[in-house]
Amino acid sequence: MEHEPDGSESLRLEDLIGYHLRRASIIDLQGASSVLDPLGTRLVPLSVLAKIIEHPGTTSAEICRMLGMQRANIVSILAELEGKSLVAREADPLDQRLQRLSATEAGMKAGQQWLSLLRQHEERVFARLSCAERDQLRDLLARIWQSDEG
Amino acid sequence: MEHEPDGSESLRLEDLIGYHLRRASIIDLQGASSVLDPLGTRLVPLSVLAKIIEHPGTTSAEICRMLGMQRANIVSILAELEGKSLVAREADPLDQRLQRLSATEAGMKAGQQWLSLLRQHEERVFARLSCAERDQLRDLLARIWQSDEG
DNA sequence: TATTGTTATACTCTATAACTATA
DNA sequence: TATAGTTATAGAGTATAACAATA
Repeated sequence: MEHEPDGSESLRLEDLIGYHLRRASIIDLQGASSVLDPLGTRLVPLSVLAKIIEHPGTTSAEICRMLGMQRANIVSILAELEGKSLVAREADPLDQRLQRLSATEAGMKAGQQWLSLLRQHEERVFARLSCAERDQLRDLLARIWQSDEG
Repeated sequence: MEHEPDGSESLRLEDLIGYHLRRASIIDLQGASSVLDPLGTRLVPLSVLAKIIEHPGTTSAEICRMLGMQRANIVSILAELEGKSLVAREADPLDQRLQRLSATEAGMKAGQQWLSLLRQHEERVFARLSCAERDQLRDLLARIWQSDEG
């Protein structure tokens, strides 16, 4: 934290971490979108698909808790993934409220391909950072949002 | 970068820096919004006002370049700030296309107050990080988006 | 009562395209 | 031609409130 000669706080926009967080996030987001766009997908569907692959048989509500999103907002995403035959839903026989989710063969393939392309995109976005710096950044960021979780 | 035993890349969502960037940014954004909401403002108007205070006599197009936003999107923001008498516009006598912007007394006071509240908000969001870690994070983030600037 | 999936709705932020006036 | 400010519009991603079905 910087201080002015008179002891009052310096109040420039650039001193706020949130400002840099936002701008870096926008850069990354736009690059990711331009990579995923030709494939006809976006970041949120990719994240949902990745979580279904990681956790076969999971439910919509569980994914929302994992990704920190609202239940209302996953509905159209799942409809989209199902419409592309990347994800299948199956009613849970023991709890009729639940729809167990799983990735199809095509879904697993697409998920791996999408993630792989995103990784290539990150190579470009974070080109100025060394591997150690990237690990450090990932760790610092994780501590921010994970400290906010239940 | 982590690798699987067979040499293929590990492809979990959590390995992507962009994932953590996004989630941390959302946490910060939501906290900032809840702080600014009672004051009747938001992050972008605050950023624009801060830049006008920092650069008296600047123009709308210059602020857009500084903040990395589209000219179209600053129009309603400036109208809002002007409507609250926080910002004044004055035609440039030498170039009729330009509107020179300046903060009113009330605008300077509001800008300082808003930034000060945001700083308090950051104390909470980044509470788990030491001062050195916050500086490090700010630096790493700045290098990401500033490497993308002209 | 609580949870799941869903619908409807609204807001913020970003983006693009096209226009007018001026340089 | 290029730039400044503007309008209109669209899209992604959030958020809340309320509902029916089930537990």
